[in-house]
Amino acid sequence: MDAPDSGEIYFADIALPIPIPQLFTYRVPTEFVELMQPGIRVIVQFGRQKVVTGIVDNIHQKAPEVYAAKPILDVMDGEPILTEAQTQLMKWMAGYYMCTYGEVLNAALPSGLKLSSESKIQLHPEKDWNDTHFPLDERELLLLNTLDKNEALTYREAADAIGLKSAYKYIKSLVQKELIIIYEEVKERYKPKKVKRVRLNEHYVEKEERLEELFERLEKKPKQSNILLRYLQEIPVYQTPEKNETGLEKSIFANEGFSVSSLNTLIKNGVFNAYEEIVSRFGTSTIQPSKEIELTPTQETAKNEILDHFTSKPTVLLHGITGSGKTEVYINLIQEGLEAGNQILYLLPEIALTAQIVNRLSLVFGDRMGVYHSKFSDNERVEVWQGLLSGRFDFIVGVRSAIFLPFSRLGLIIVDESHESSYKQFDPAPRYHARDVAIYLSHIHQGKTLLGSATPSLESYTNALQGKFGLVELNKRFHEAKLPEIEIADIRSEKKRKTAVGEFSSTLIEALKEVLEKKEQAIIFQNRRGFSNYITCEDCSYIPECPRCAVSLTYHQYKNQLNCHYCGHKEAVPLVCPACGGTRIHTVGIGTEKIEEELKLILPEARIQRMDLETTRAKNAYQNIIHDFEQGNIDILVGTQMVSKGLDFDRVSLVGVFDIDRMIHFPDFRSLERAFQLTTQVSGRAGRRDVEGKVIIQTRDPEQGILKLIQNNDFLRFYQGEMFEREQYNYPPFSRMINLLVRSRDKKLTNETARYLANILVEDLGAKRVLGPQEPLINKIRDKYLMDVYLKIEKKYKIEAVKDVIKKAQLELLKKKELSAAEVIINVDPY
DNA sequence: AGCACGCCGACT
DNA sequence: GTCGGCGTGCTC
Repeated sequence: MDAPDSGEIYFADIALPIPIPQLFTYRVPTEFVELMQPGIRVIVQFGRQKVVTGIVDNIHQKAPEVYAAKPILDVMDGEPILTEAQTQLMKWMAGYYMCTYGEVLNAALPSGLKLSSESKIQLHPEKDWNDTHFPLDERELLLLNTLDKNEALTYREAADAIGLKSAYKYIKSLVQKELIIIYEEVKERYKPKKVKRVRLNEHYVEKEERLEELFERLEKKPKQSNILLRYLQEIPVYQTPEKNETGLEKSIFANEGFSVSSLNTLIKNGVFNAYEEIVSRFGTSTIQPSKEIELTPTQETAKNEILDHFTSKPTVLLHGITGSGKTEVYINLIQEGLEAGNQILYLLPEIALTAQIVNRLSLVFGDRMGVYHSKFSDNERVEVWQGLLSGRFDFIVGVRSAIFLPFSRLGLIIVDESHESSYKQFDPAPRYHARDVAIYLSHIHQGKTLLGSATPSLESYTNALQGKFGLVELNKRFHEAKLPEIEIADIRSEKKRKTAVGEFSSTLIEALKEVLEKKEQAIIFQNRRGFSNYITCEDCSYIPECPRCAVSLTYHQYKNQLNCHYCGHKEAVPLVCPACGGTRIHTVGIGTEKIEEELKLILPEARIQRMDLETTRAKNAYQNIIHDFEQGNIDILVGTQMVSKGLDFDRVSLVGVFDIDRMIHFPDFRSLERAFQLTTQVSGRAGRRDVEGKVIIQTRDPEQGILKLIQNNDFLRFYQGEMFEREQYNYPPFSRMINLLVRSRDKKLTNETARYLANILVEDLGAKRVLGPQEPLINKIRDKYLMDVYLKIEKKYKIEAVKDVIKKAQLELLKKKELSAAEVIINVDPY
């Protein structure tokens, strides 16, 4: 901001990362006036105690009328950490997804860039509680004694110290008696990584005889002179004095067995200077970025078609069958984009951020590529954020939240596997879909978006057919590889004829045996969406349920435990039935664990590995399994969704799919779309260049129409059939949906609120646009009852008007005191 | 979201 | 009485 006129008072509207709709106005102390600009972080006091980081939104001179603005306490940045484009994007998101700007901000900033304070108490520095004239009760004394020993305590620790749930009352009383004070400890979360280095004191570099003299002095101290020699070996200060500036990493000496204390003595005596250097957590790779990637003629054509569409359309859908080599096309486009001086963002779904693709890309792009992913630590994320601002990275590979990064000239966004549902965030707000946000983000930057998929969502494909997106088809597999042959195994009749073993059809078993004989590999895919294995009592059919959620508990064999996947509740497996006292308790349902176990019995010689949420929880577990599989240390990989995408292994010749029926009959209008996508994706894992692939899908009903379409890989027929259904019932893409979820502790209140809400909406929108209220499949989570209202809005209807109606309905609900306790959670495009 | 404050039921 | 649970209102 320009130099201010003296005497003028400035105010700044600050956005805080909390779910409050409005901005807050703070006074700008004179010393900060010149530093103020939109997008920088400031520290402010919020509420009575808390100190938080906020972002400056705008600066003005309108003094607030009804309250006295608090001053900004400190300014954290010299340069904005948020660009104008980011602010624009976030405000659009808040409006589109009907949440607050603070909620978007909270999702956007890596927590390393946020800062908040924790209240702590300590003894009053100027008072001695031992000779106070105030009477003190037992707990007050206990608290003061604890503080004597501990310096400072958080509220939580204070409560623990006196054995109560809350120490607030006593803290307040002691503050009043001026025996303790409350203060705020502020933690800045981002810590740059530092490396300790040493360099030879310039004194010895200047004149050679000084160094000789030094060696003479150290003659009787071989440990020290050895260190000196080792240093000079690496950095011959007379040949290359400039190298002494950067010196050597201190840890080298310890690693090579030199005495650390001798080195410290040398530092103490001024022979070496020690200093710290801030280094990147990503290191500097030594990979030489490889040059051009050869495209096949088919890929080349596809690339040119994409570029051609981009001249007239901002968004292009690349529909390429599995194994057609979409990645090569992407890489080529990225290279060209970077050469033109643009920044590029490559989005991947959460589960598919495989080491494989990231490795592949880093081989091509090396140091200029930043990776942004939830498994990365906060510090690493902050470095990507700042690396983008500083220009160190111009290519980012990341998951959905990477759309929040501070791009300044984003030329292209690639949304890989763009049909994937993990691009949609469900909880908490903002409930955004990264594919849709990416399109808007490109619009802000005047850049392009490329959506890629082997099984595009019906929405995207419709947009493409209607000419809103450019459409490019890539329907030849790479290296002449053939699409795998898909076989349907009838598990129901096999069970009847007793040819099945457990859940395995003989068809699948025979195929697996063949794979083992040929020393090839197999993947077995088990979908568990919506259901999983549980235990039940054979005598009374009792099924243990979660005490807080309306779901049965999932059985986990490896810990012999029952877990709730919704609230995290855990309990031990009962030995006797809690309902009837019977002891015949057994497991039901097939999960990955059970499949793994059965498989071990059927094929004892096979090396089997399970890959699901449990086995990949650790940071590198996922990569390790993939690596083992790649190296051929595993014959059969059994897994959930995770195994279905992005993995390309040359020796996989068989894919088995379990329980497709559950997928097909899942009560959701998208169940067929999901089933088609998922099976197509897993099938794509089978068969590469030299290996013919086969897919076996086990079903109880081989006559289901969708199976034929899957078998023939007939996306177009599937699309047409499904579109017909959607049109009948006016589902997306023929309409847009907004979900309103009512939630409260009280079932009656939840129902009544949902009813009331639905009535208001029906009045304004008409009954045919309002579905429900209805109980969701799981009607209670964490002791809160749930009720759904869906809005189905035909495409031509103004969605903004609908959002206004919802806002109006919310206000009316708030006015109705007896219903205001229920929450309403809004989810725009809830899929 | 947090947090303070106030009201109400369950007991050391 | 005292503690904890929870509903309510407010934050520049």
